[in-house]
Amino acid sequence: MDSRKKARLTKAGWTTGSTADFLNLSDEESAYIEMKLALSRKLRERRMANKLTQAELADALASSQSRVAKMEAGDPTVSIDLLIKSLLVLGVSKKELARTIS
Amino acid sequence: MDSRKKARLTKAGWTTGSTADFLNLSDEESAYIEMKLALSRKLRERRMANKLTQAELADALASSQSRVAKMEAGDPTVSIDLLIKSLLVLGVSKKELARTIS
DNA sequence: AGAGCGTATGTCAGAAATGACATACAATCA
DNA sequence: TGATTGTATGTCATTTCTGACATACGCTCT
Repeated sequence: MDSRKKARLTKAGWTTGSTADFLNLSDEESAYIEMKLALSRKLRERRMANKLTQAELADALASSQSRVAKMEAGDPTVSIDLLIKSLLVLGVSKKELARTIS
Repeated sequence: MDSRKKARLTKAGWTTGSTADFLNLSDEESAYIEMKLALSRKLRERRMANKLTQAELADALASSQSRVAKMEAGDPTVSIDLLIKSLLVLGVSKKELARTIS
């Protein structure tokens, strides 16, 4: 598995075609990573729409600027839990979350 | 916040009306808990549809029977990450996950 | 009654995620 | 140029989650 390393490689732009194929990710692993990245993008989108800096959002979340940066970067050390909690604080509804991940 | 205690109380059936109201949960907290419980129910539903025992599912997940039981019980120590990963292993699609949480 | 099966619950050592900090990078000013 | 602002990235101590184990509960048999 070693999905951490895989994610790092993926992030580093080490593929031209399908990352899933190249890294031999299972369907479940692919789906999981796709969901996480979709949530990451949504977070950045929402933060910017609200005209917040990462530091300001971090305050609202009782977190830190560096963690917000990692959330938006899809860092492997960030859980879906944290992404969801953050999006909820930003006022995203369950319905919109659902739309985001599907 | 102390959402652990709140979740335990909720589980213990300590309300007749709205649990959110009674426990002074914020909208975000309510939404988060609702999503978790929806995923819990879906997990049990899928496991049973596949005619698996908790122990058998635990094997498929490289987890343990007790953790599966906790997942299905909506235990506060279970993350949404774990629920999602488990559902994906059970063959649930992103689309169905989305439908579940919304 | 006792045996077997599936599930629930408490505990805990080890693993993973988190906030915080330092620091580097990039862009935009004056 | 240097200063400021926002973001990225690495590290680390603490917190939280996880699998494993023990054990209890409920049910269905014989």
